[in-house]
Amino acid sequence: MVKEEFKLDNQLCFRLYTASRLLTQAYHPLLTEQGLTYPHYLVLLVLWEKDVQPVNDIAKRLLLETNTVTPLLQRMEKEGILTRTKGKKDARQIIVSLTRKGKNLQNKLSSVPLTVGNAVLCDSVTTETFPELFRMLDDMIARLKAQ
Amino acid sequence: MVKEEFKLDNQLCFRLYTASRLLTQAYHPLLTEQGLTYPHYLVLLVLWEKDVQPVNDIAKRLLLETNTVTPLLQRMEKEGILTRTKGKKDARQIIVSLTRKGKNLQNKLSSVPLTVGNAVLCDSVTTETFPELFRMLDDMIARLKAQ
DNA sequence: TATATTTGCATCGTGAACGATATAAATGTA
DNA sequence: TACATTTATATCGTTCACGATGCAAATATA
Repeated sequence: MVKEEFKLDNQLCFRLYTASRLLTQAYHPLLTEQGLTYPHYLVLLVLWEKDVQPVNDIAKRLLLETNTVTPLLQRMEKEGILTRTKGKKDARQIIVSLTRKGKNLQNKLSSVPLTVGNAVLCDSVTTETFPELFRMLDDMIARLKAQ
Repeated sequence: MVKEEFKLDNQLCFRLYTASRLLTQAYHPLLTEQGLTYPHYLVLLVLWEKDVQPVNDIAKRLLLETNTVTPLLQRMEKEGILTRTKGKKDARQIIVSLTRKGKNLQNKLSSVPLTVGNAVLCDSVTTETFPELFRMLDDMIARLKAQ
């Protein structure tokens, strides 16, 4: 018999990994329709909140490294979703801005949050328990970031 | 002002995605020490529980497709962690078994669960709240699987 | 002002994830 | 028994993640 701490059913990380994958998969058909991937969508969320940002700010907001974000932004630029221009006051920076297409995607994706939101609702995850789940995940993330 | 449902801070999926990535990163130094990746570790958890399984059973247990698991198992075979042999009663199956090295890794990794466990403990995620968090994630996963 | 250090971004290599597709073995059905 | 369908695994192409490394611009320090 394997030790308790090695049982798959006792692993928090496997649950997070699986929940993340399956929830991302729930986005997939809705995003593919517009030629987007889930990481594209995350970048859009960041830029819809605040357009015109250097690469580094986007990376920090998403807790990703620039070596992940740079190629992602390059692909999105090729798709005509955003532009990348050299920073004026700091020539090292690349400033990312949404194109009209990138801005318009917000309308085309207007049904996504509710559709995906409904896909996760179940006995123990409801609008009432959302804040509690959020708090747990936020606490964990803050703790893991600090390491 | 962007709509509430599009704010990054209101996204469950981004939290799960981030928590999963950061927690996986917490495993990284401990696993690298033994030449393993996190998906390797998941396969080991499955095989330590029940050695000698077809590819498909491992994939189902991890909720992954065989086109993810097959290359993973091939790499692990090359590392000498497991063997892949043709099934006897069903020639389509590939039966996966741990080598001595694969079995021994359990001892070499004995400190991993506690170390990582401690890395996530925080105000709202404790041994007391673990069952609740597990229930929420399990419910969500079951719901998403059913779609 | 020289030089060292830091910062911002990019490139490269590797290993997942996963959709699409292929192939052979097993099973179901006419 | 023929043929269609299903099942188990594999291959391929694309897009992340991410460690390692490189490079130029900005900043700190001698």
